[in-house]
Amino acid sequence: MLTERQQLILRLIVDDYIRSAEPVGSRTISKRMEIHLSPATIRNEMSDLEEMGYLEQPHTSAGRVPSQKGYRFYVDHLLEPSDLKPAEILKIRRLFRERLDAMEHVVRQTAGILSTLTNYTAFVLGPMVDEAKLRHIQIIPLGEWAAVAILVTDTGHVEKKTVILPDPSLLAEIHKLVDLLNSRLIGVSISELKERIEQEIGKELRRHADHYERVLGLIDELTASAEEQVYVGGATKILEQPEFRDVEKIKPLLVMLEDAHVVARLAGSPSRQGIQVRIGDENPLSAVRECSVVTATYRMRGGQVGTIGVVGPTRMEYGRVIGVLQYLSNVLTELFNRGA
Amino acid sequence: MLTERQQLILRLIVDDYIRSAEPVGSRTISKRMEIHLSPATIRNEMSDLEEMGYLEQPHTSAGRVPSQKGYRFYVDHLLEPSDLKPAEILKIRRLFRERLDAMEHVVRQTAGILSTLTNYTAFVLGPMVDEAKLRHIQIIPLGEWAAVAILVTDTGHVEKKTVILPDPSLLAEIHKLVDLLNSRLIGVSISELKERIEQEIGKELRRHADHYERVLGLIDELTASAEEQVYVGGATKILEQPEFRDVEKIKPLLVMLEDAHVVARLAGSPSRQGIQVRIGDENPLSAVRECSVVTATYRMRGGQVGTIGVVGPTRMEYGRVIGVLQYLSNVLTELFNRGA
DNA sequence: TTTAGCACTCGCCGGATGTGAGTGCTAACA
DNA sequence: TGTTAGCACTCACATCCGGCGAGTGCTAAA
Repeated sequence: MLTERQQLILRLIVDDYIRSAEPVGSRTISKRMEIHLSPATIRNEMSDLEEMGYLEQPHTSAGRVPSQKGYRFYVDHLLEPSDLKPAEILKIRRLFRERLDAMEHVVRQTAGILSTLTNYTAFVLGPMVDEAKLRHIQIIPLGEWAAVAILVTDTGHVEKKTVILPDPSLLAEIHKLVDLLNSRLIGVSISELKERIEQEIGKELRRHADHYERVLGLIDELTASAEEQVYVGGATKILEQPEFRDVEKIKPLLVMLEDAHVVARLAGSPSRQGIQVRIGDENPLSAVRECSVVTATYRMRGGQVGTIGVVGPTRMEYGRVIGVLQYLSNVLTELFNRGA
Repeated sequence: MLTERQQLILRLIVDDYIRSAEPVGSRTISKRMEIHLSPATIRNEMSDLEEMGYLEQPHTSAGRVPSQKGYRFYVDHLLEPSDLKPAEILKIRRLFRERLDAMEHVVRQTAGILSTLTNYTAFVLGPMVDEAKLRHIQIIPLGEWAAVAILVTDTGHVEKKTVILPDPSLLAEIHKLVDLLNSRLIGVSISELKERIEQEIGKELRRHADHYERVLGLIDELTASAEEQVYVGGATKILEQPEFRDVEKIKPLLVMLEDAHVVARLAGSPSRQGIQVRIGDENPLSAVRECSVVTATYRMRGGQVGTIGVVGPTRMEYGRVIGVLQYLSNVLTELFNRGA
């Protein structure tokens, strides 16, 4: 569809606009070493590119700006993912090697690292606990009337919940139930937990009939609250972007970033693995209609578990971002499959 | 120092400016029911108040704006803490009564509640785990080479840490050590934990000499990571304030709110109980030099444990904020001393 | 002591004007 | 046929100017 030369020009325009955030004129492109054409020729090509929808003009006598379609073409055909500098690789390696902390800590600091590496707002989802397997479940009394229930998965994830007991004397019986759960359900994945309780040991549990419901409800709550883990890093990075110099533009974005549930939806369908780039309108959330969201997935023991991603203006350094995401998601996958 | 009339005028000016965010003129004050003086008279008084440093003029022909000293006087002498509306009280009660969740959940959602009630950015610190007492400590193996260490306090707080074992065979011995800790150290406060280990069971522990250091280090890390809990709610509320319409003004504030450690320093000396109001420069952090920070403390079983607070422009609804903080901190104190 | 009157200040708004970057078009050139 | 030079045209942006209005400070009268 596009001639070789048009592609070159489009690439130069996008590259320049990504750097400068200002409409690119024909003269600017003409001065580039890669090309030896007069501004007039460039103008003709630009005019064609605009007609085809790859470029836009903010107003009649301004330069051209890439359209969403332009960015899309750039990402799909023209972009070269940039490798990380050795210094950066070293920095990442060192940060992660330092100590294999609780998985949550790794995940949390990943958001920060991703943000400083890309200079955009970063988010980290997961790892989804659903596919993790039950390792241990326990009730620890706090006093006569309260206890804390703890659930540990084989991935090192710990979920806790404080419960109020209707009657202190129940504690002993609940303990028995929990012991039973422990002896039967170790190794069952969290998502199957409720089902398996019902299937396998429902009968036995029902002997202690009145507590059955209670325990089941507790397990339910424990697994439910384990669902979403969301960390955001460098939320203030958007403030640096010239297209968000206006407070009114920033507000919906920051409001979105405050709500973990909404951020979780940024990831899109978690079924698709690898790098995903969503430019402007391609994104389902209205708050990021003027942004691009780039995500990558990382895996844990085979099953897919989580997403890391970056939010920035459509005028984003796609090459760099994709490079960083690719590298970091690999590091994470590697990390989670090495330990434990 | 200030006549009755000057105090009245100062109060009216501050009240009006808090509402409108615009310099207050003599005519505006003169029209108030509470006073029956001509604008000229008001002007004279205003002039005096300015000379004494309670008011400021943005420019020659604008109205007056309260100075920091003016706000300080207002807060100390003129302000009437407003009570919450019954509807709001009901709302709070319902939110907290719903279920006594893990303490962390309560604390986290408090930040959100506080923010929606005041319309300013809110933060919640603590509860400081230091004074909580050890309830249970445990090692749960994840595989051959890894395990997760869990520490539970009597307040229902759960601290966890994943550890890599140098040698799978150590697990049994570590288990023994942990059992020992459990039998001896239940009820010891977290802050004393390390000391007590040293004192009371150091000798016994040292029999398993090579693990002693390891276990001690682990305990150390567990307690260290438990130190600071910081939650911020409604960070985007500052964007609503007209004095922060400029991105450059917002940036340092939001950057500060991103860093939990810095937010923790907003609370100031935790020794002073009750409501504290810090106006502009009175605050140690430069990021909030143009803000006011109002904090309150809540207690848990006698010992002081945490702080809740609000960050907003110096032009803050002090009366309302103080009322809400007072009420909420009481609810929290009550809540934490009821359950468990 | 309070108030009316009045000149004065100064931020803000709207319109006019000039500048410069960049375009589109046409015609000439290779 | 593709490329280029030339030129008129457009339009955002900055600057300047004048008028408006809110608000002050001062003076003199009540």
